[in-house]
Amino acid sequence: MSDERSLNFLEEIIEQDIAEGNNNGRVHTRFPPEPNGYLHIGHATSICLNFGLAKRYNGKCNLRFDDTNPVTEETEYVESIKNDIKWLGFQWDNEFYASDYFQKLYDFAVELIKKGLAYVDDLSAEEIAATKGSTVAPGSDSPFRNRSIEENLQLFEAMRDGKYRDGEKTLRAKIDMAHPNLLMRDPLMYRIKHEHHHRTGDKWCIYPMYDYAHGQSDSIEEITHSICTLEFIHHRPLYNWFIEQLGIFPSHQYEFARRNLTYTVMSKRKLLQLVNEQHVAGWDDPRMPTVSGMRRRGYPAEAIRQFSDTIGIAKRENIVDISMLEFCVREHLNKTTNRVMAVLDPVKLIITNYPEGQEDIFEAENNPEDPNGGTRPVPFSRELWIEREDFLENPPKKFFRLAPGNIVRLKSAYIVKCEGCNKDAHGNISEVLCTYLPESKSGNDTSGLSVKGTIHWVSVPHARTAEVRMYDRLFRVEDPSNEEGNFKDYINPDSINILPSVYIEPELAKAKPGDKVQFMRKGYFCADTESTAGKLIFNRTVTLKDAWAKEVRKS
RNA sequence: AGUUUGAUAGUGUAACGGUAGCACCCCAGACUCUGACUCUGUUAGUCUAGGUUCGAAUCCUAGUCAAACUACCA
Repeated sequence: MSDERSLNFLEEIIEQDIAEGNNNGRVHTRFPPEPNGYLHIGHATSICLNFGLAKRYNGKCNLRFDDTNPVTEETEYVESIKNDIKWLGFQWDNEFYASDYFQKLYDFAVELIKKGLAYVDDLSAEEIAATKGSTVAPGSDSPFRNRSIEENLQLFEAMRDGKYRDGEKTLRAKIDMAHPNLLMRDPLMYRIKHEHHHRTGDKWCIYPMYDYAHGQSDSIEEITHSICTLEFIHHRPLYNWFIEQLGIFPSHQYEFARRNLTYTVMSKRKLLQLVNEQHVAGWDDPRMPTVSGMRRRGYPAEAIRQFSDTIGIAKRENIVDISMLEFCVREHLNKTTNRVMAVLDPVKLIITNYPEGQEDIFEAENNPEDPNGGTRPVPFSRELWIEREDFLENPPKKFFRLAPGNIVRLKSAYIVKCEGCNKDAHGNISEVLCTYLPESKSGNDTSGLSVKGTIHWVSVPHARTAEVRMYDRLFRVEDPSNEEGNFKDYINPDSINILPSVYIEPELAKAKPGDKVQFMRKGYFCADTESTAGKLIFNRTVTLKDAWAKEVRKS
């Protein structure tokens, strides 16, 4: 509450509530996922919002699974959701399930029937849709709308006791079939589903609808601020109606605009398609905007929290530039990861005046951003792997790397002067030739030379290998859902590029799954979950900014 | 069509009747044993038209545009 940042609209509402003494100054939010899929970046920002608000105002935040549809929900999802929330750095105050309240909800429904505010309807789904009316025309009353309270009570009990087949009857709220808000035209409260529920088993064959279950669940938990996305705004009158008719704790619903991201899709349905049709390797594919995908890719939880904070919260439609997220990822990784050397596209460099069989061991700084980061040994020899793109026979202006006659610093080692190159039978460069300056030894440089370029390298005889998966954005257009045709037509064919065997410095061979490093001058990488001591695999989390690439693109 | 919500640099978000600011991106430069990081600077905005006011992004009126709603999903 003391920071300088201005308040977002939800914080303003909460601070006003506190100032007016509403709810005795208590703040209680909740995160209500349906356990029917994996969490994505949109959920992550919602988690940051709900848990963040609770923390900011010394309140509480419940985790409540909205498990009112047994057909799609599974325990597997419950576990993955809990795992993701914890990984993001949050701990819920209570773990609840809407299914905890099935009996209570049933009792509430009986109460509404007794008040003449709910009735059992025999109409089919099609008939209900047909009598619903439209945005410009009122609906019409069901012929069963005026059954007696006694009959409704009896029928509802029979529904619960399994006397009817799926879809044969429903319980509806008795509101107004001519209401301008379609959701208020006698909405369904209960439907019959003879389905096994992941928590209540076969105890129930009637299940409450979202609109009936959600608000009452909030109320039972005495949630003060029930925060959801904009599409629920039309549901608010109904949310309030149930609470008012029942005379229970008045939770209030507030809506914000979901945050969209460029170059990806966010709907569960679309993500499911990507997985099922194998456009990606699974829910945790590092290209997926899922929490598990981002984790596997190497995005730090701190970066996701910072991102959520940075983009703010409002009620207008938006599409946030992915570069904002990538900035947060780089910013955090820059401070925390060790620098290592890996050569992705190798060409051999031979130091002609360095004796064969000799080697140096350099102590290389792990992280210039961290004074306590320490050093690691890096072996050096006569033959090194360097990046093919770091040598050009005919360089353009302002090329500070290797070219005949140029000098460069080999990172943490010596300054070398390029003397030329050898080519194979096809005219391809096979070897770059250099001489080194012994007096330019890193940390002990008496050469007096200043070099414009520094390149990374890996000693040939000491090199180890690893598979590297170069990931890029999943789609080639900013907003695939808004393009003509199917969103899948816009998948980026180069979203993954596997380099089966790149050269890495020996220290890196110790990397364990989940370890994050910076491949110097190449980007941030994370050891994949499938990585083993026998077969190392690194995922590219995000590239470094590359001013030279930009320069080249311009000309 | 109706209802609801919204509209501020390319993107996201502030300014709550009194100097339109911040971050990302872009561009230019400095620094650099990462063409990274860091630092400096620059470009660029109130949907339109009226009105109220000494003064309007903010209040009022009308319009324009966008999104959501018409599931026995949540």
